[in-house]
Amino acid sequence: MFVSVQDCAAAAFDELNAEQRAAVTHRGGPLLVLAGAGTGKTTTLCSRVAWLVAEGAMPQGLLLLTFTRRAAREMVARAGALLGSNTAGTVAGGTFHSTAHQLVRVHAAALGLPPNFGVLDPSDACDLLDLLREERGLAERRSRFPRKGTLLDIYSRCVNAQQPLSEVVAASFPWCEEHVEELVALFRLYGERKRELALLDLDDLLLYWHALAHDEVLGAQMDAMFEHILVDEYQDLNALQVEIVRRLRTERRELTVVGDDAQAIYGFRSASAEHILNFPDHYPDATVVTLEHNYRSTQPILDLANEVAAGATRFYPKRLRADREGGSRPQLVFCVDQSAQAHEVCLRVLDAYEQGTALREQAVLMRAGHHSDLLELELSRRKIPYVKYGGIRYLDAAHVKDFLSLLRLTDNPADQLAWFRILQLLEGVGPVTARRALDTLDLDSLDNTAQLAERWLAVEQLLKEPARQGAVRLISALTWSAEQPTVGPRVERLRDALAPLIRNHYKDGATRLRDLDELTRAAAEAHSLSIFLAELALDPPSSTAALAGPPDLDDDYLILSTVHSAKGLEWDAVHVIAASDGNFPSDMALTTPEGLEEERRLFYVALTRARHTLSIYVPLRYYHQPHARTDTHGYGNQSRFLTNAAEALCDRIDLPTDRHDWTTTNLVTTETVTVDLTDLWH
DNA sequence: TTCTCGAGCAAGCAC
DNA sequence: TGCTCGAGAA
Repeated sequence: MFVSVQDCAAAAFDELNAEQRAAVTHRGGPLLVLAGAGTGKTTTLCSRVAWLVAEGAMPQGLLLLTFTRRAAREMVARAGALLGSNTAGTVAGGTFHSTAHQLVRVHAAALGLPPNFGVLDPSDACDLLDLLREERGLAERRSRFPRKGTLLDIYSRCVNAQQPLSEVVAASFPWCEEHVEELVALFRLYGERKRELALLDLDDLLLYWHALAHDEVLGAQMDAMFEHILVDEYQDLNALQVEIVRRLRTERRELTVVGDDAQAIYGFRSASAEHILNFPDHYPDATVVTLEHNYRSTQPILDLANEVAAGATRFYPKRLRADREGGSRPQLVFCVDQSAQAHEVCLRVLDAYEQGTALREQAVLMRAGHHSDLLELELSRRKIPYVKYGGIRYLDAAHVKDFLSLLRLTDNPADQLAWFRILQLLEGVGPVTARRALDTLDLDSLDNTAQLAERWLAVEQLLKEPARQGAVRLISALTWSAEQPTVGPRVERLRDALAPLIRNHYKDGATRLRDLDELTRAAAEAHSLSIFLAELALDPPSSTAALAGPPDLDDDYLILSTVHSAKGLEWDAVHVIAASDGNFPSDMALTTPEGLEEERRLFYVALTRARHTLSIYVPLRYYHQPHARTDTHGYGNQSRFLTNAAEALCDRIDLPTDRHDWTTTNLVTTETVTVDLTDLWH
């Protein structure tokens, strides 16, 4: 039986509510969809893609820009399902950075870039800045010159917020003001060095895309190429991204942007909610559709969320209404301290589990990754399985960087940064010897890997015996792999050559090697190593588990997540921990009014993740984390976002201050310690 | 010149 | 806590 694209799409559109349908079937100029939390934003955007195609748009003429690549893939797949065909598969979609990467590759020649340019991930960019800082003698301790991480932050903000350095420093890094001139020189040098090394950092990708869009011929070409542009999470765009979109819509007016100013939480990445608030000014012919009908949460939860959102200084007025009836009020749980909080969370999680809510349908959300330290201890003790999102990033681990450096060398043997890192893994080789070896290799005049092997003989003379063996293994693996066409065997050979060095260099070498196995497997599936490496920088896995794919569906585990990582997700039961002032809002954010506003939105995002039950925990006493040896502690107040009005919308629960469980736990610990101590005397 | 160890300090969210 | 830097030993 033949079912037309229009029929399929039409059937799906019947399920949309009136506002959603207005957004989906909008014709003509710019459209702003203000989609409150849980109002079916993704459904609307997917349906719009499907509707546009059903109305005759060419899928390859659609550009869908999302916040993560996963979101892009999901949306394209869903739009395809709506159409009852895979025509939507050809929609161009991805993050700004990955799309920029593709376009810059295509137009590399026009941009004066070599075809095999590499992409620096943020930690590589940090290292390069650190190197230049040292070269210029700015690293001396007394001068209090900013550290490498701060340098990258400053640089990145200039680029992404499109603001001059002096303004950025004055506004966000006032303690660096005495160094502005040195910073200018350093950043100039950074730009030159990246050019020399044929490397682009993430900011460069956007800059080059911006330059392409700005070009009279190429810009017009791109404008014409994308019949329709759709942007998700518009509130998280920075000035540079906003500018790119504007450049791409000088002739054509077909632009759909979706977002929620109340969920703008990426200010630290130079995003600004002002862009979505000012959208109607930038595009005077824009139509605005607001989605307020919430399909996720119960009304009592939304009442609290609405109350918190209403405290903001500037916002599009919105009031979320629940689709479902009933529901219980959020619970505000006051605990004596973080231990009591951990204990209580475990009890409630297990309780819900016994009532039939699977662990994976429950989540613990926190402002900062370390807020769950004690809770993780308690979960392990009780053998409750959990997975934590956010936190230390996998690509920042030293051994992972080592391996990636080695992979980069097969692609580009002239990569000095990679060499510098790899050489120092050899026993008895430090910065000085590594530098000498680099001089001997004279990478600038290197044409191919065969040449490398020749010059390497000279380098070997510089090395002492223990280093030589490992070095020979590395170089033979590199020359061998340069001639291998398939990625899989290449990566495995390189891993094997690196393994003894990793084992030697790190105390926990064996554990670290296991991480490399995952990476080896993932790389083996890629068509090209350079694309794999670039994509890794553009879409970094948050853990080795992420590389290995989603865990078994049978596995049931509790989700622990930072609020940032929880954006866009939802659970039956949500536990927001550490809702005390100083933690949430974070006291670091309180130096500016905008900082406080962003914390409020973050809190709002946390609350709106819950479907059925929401518990907010306020530990009243907390120990100062950094100097845990002394038992100094402070008394926390409840988060300032939990105003009287907000509190009135919750059920307040005060846990007893002299908890029986708490004292018992303490006694057990004391006994163990005593036993250990007695053993010590023998 | 490299390696090890202790002190000092900053600290978060992430494409 | 965990990273980075400086001091001092090998």
